[in-house]
Amino acid sequence: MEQSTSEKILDVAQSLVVAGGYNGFSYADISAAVGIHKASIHHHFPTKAELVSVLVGRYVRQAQEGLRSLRQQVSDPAEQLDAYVGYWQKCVLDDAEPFCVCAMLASEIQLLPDAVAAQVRAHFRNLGEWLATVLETGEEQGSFRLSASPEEEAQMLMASVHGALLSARAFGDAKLFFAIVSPQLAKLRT
Amino acid sequence: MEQSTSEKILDVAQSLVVAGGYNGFSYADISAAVGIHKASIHHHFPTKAELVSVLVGRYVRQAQEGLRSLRQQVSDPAEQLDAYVGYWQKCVLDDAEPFCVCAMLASEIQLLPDAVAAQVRAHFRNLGEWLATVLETGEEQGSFRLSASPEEEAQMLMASVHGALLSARAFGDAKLFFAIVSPQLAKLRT
DNA sequence: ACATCTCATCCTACTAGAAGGTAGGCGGAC
DNA sequence: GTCCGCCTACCTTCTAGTAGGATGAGATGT
Repeated sequence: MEQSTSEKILDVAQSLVVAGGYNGFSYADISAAVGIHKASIHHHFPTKAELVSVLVGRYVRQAQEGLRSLRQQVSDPAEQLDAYVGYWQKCVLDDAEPFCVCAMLASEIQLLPDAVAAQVRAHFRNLGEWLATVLETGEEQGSFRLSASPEEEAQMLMASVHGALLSARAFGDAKLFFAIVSPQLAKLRT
Repeated sequence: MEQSTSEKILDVAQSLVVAGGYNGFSYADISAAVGIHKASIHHHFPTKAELVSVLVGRYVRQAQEGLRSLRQQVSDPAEQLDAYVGYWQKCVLDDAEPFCVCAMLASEIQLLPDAVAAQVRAHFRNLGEWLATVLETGEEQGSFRLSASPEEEAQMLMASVHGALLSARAFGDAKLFFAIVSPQLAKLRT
C-alpha cells in the first residue's frame, strides 16, 4: 500500500484528534509518529488550522460517500441503520478509531477555527438528513414506528450514538456502546 | 456575595473547561478573567492537574448533593427525571454552563491526569446509579414502562442527555436539546 | 546523449511567544 | 511575628511557524 506523506500525516493527525481534540496534539506529536521533521509538516500543511480543515474535509467526504453507498447497496432501511451502528460498534470494539472526529471537535466547537467549525456543523447536518431519510423510508415501508417526525427521531438517534460513544469511552467499556444503542434501535422497530 | 479568590479561580476554570476542555485553557486565561497574576494561581493550585482535580471534585460533589436533595424534595420519579433534564435545559437556554464538565472531560479522558480521569468515571457511575434508581422506583410505582433493565435504561438516558448537549452545542441551537430529550422521556412514561 | 531547469520534498536551524512552573519579596491581618 | 495572599521577575519547555539550503526526479532544450 503506497501512501503519500500527506496522507500519513492526515491519518496520524486524525487519530490524534480523536484521542484528544484540536488542542490535544501538536506538530511534534505528528512528527514523532510519521517519522518526519516538524518543519516538513508545514510544507504539506502550512498551518494547524489548515491541516485540521483538510482532515475534517476528508472525513466528512468519506462519511458522506460511505452513507451514500450504504443506501445504494443495502435496500432495507432497518439494515441500513444496523450497518451504520455496526460501523461504530466495530470501531469501538477494535479500539481503532473509537470516536467520531466531528463529535470530538463539536465538543470544543467554540475554540475551533471558523472553517473547521462550519465543516463540523455540516457533517452533523448531513448525518441528520441521512438518518431522517432512512427513518422516513422505513416508516413508509412499515419497518419502523416513529413516535416523532423523522427529523426529530434522527436527531434523537444521532444523540444516542454520540452519547453512547462518550459513555463507552468514559467507562472504557466497548460493550456499553451496543448496550445503549441496540435497545434504542429496537424501540424503532415495529 | 463574598467569594474567595480560590472559588473565583475554580469558577472561571470550570467555565473554561466547559468551553474547551482540559487542553483548551491556560493559567493565563484564568489570570485575565480573575484579575490576578499567573503566579498567584499557582499559590492556590500548584499544578494544573491539581486545579482541575479540585474543580472536578467540587463539581461531582455538587452534582451528587443536587441529585440527592432532588430525590428528597420531589417524591414522584417522573418529576425527578423532569427536574434533572430541566436543569440541563436551563443551562443550555441560559448559555451559562451549556455542557457537563465531566462529559467534556470524558471525551479527552485518554489525555487526562489519572486522578481526574478517575473522578470523571466516578461521576458517570454516580449519575448512572441515580438514574437507574429513579427509573426502577418509577417502574415499581407504575409511572414508567421500561423496555430494558433500569441500569440499561439509565445508560441510554444518560447517553441521550450527553448526546443532546453535544448536538445543541454543534448546531448552536438550544431548543434542540429539549427536542431530543423530551420525546425520549415520553417514551418511558406509561 | 547531455546539461540544466524546475519543482517537490525534506532537512537543519531558527524565531517569538505561550505554556506550566519556581524563587523570593512585600504588605497587611491575626 | 508570622502566616497568607499576592506580587515581580524569572526559568524551562513546548508551541506554531519561518528561512533557506540539500537532494533527487522529471521535463525540457540542444
